[in-house]
Amino acid sequence: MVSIDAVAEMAGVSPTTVSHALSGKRKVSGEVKARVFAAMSKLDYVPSRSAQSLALGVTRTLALMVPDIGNGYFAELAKGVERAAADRGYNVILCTTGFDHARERRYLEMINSRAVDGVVYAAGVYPADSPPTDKELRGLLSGMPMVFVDEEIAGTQFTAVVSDNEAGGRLAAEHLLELGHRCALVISVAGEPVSSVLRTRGFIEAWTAAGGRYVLNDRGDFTEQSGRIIAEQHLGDLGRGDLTAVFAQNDLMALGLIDVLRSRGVRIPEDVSVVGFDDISAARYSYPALTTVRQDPFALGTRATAMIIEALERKRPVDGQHTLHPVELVRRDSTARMA
Amino acid sequence: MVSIDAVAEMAGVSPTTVSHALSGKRKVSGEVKARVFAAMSKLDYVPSRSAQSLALGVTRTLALMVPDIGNGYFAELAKGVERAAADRGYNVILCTTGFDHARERRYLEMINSRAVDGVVYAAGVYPADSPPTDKELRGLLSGMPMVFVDEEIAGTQFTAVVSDNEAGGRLAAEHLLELGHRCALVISVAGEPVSSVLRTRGFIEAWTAAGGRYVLNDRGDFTEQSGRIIAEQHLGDLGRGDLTAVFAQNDLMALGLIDVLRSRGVRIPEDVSVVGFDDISAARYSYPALTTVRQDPFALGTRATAMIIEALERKRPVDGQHTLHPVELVRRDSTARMA
DNA sequence: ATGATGTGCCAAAGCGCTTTGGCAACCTGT
DNA sequence: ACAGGTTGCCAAAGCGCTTTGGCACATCAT
Repeated sequence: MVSIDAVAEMAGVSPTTVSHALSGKRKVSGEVKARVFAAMSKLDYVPSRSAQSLALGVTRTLALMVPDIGNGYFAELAKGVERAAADRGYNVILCTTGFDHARERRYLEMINSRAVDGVVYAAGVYPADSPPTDKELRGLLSGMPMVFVDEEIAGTQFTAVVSDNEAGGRLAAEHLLELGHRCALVISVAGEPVSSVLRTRGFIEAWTAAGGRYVLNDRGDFTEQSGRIIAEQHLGDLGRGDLTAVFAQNDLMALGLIDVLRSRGVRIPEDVSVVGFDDISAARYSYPALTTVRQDPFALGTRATAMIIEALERKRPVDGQHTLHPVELVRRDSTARMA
Repeated sequence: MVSIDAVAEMAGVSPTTVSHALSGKRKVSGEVKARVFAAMSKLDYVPSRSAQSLALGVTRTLALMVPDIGNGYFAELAKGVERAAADRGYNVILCTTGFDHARERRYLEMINSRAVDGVVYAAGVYPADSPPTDKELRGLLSGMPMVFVDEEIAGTQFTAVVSDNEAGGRLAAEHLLELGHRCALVISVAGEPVSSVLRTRGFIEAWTAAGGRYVLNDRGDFTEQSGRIIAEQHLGDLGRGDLTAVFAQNDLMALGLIDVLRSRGVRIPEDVSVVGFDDISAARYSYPALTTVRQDPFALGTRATAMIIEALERKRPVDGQHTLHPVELVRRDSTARMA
């Protein structure tokens, strides 16, 4: 453990001077500076981060809360967060909750111990359970700067960086309309997470404006399994009569649904067209390759991180602002013109 | 910022007593303890992690180095690391290098600043470049405990937790032999990373022992793109004559290869059988669904993390040991019996 | 020569915690 | 009643850094 005192001694100066030489906050003569740097490199000196944090009251570290880093979408988001943080000299502590309130609580405690300067919170959508409310979170975080990313909590006053979900729903509707479909199954998500509500709204507004009819199944939960279950529930209708299109609000549900449908002899896209949401990597490789609304989780991550660091460095709160990121339709092979 | 002194004052005791009440390292009478806890909860006191780290000389934090968290394989590995760490009260700092020596260097400096107690190092395989050597790493890390996970560096003395790559190669060979194939294209990776060398060795030993012939292409780099390029290079042979099987040393290369082959009219698996390695999520959804050798990156992550934390808590070095994790063959639709 | 201005270094305090020797006050058994 | 043990609290030092007031000395204009 080589400390600043050791360097100071070897260079024949005071620790103060070593600190100044390193930080540049006060002038140190060239000759002394040279001696100091020589000593530092001879001793392989690297300042202790804990000591610095304590003295400065700042850790240059962020917490990233995600439900599941194994999920490619969140992994990509994490990549964006890490990149943006590293570019600014910040570290990021990976906090995965697995939708487990106990684990989430433990991380919030860690955050309150001021191990981090701020938090990037990707709440995700709790499958069964409901997420913490805005008020709870505020209480638990006691003033720690935070931004939501990807999913916001209904009615939150925290800053949020999210995709333009409503536009995404609209894009899906317009695409299917253009292909001649007139009756669609819309798979939304239980518990009314903001993202799902907006996707549904965007889709339905565009759809009904064009005279389309729809069936709404709101029992999804963003897992592949729920896509499978919903496929079973609608096996009787899909592809028979005029129910020829599906808007699944994420790719996993779309993939699960397609798998079940195909195994039951429903042809995609000849009998039924399906469009997903997200554009996860499997969407490209799946069969048929999935038409979907692409989000850019990497960009969401970098943006949110840039915002919070910006706020930290200017010592002002991050609260209030909402930024929407554009989404885009990716046409692949799971949708086709009506026969 | 509510400090231990504030709690002490409110409870009418010394900070020492508060510390003891919290840690239990010395006895505190029930009555006093009650007062202390009352004060703590009234003030929402959480001890400062920086101060604790400085005083204890320990951060209860690990660094996880991975080339790319956006890669599903490493994401799953990270999930394992995070889980194992969280279960033991450790945090993990996510360090992604993107195979960029400059970024890697910056993280090593962070590590040397004792912001972490140890490091879990998933070196990955540098596409063009070569990884740091064992000696370099040792120099750069100046004694910081570390374990390799997933990929080790040739000749390293560091502890490593890796898949049984040789057995994996053997499994692939046995599967293809069983299906009647006798001539295979083996796609290994440039730069001779340990994992690739072992997969090749395992495959070839089992293959030639059974009288099989093979073509070795060692220009892969574990990217989908390299799979595409290699497919082009062998278009003339694959599926013509007796070259009917491919062993790609990861799924991404297999997927790229299959995509090119199919677009050129080569049928999978009728004309050519291909087996991959890893079992990434896309392998399940791809068309045809990919036969592959499954690794368990989550388990690698938890194992490596458990080992390093174990060593940290017992204050003894982690060096030396090598643990091999089993792999398993997953039969899907990209392989078939020879016509 | 003289005060005014810089220049460049250092001493000391402080960040919030843990650790440990010490010390009253209270039990024992005899 | 008294030596010897406990029990339970506190004071003070220390972890390794940053910050800031102070101070000696050099430089300048007058």
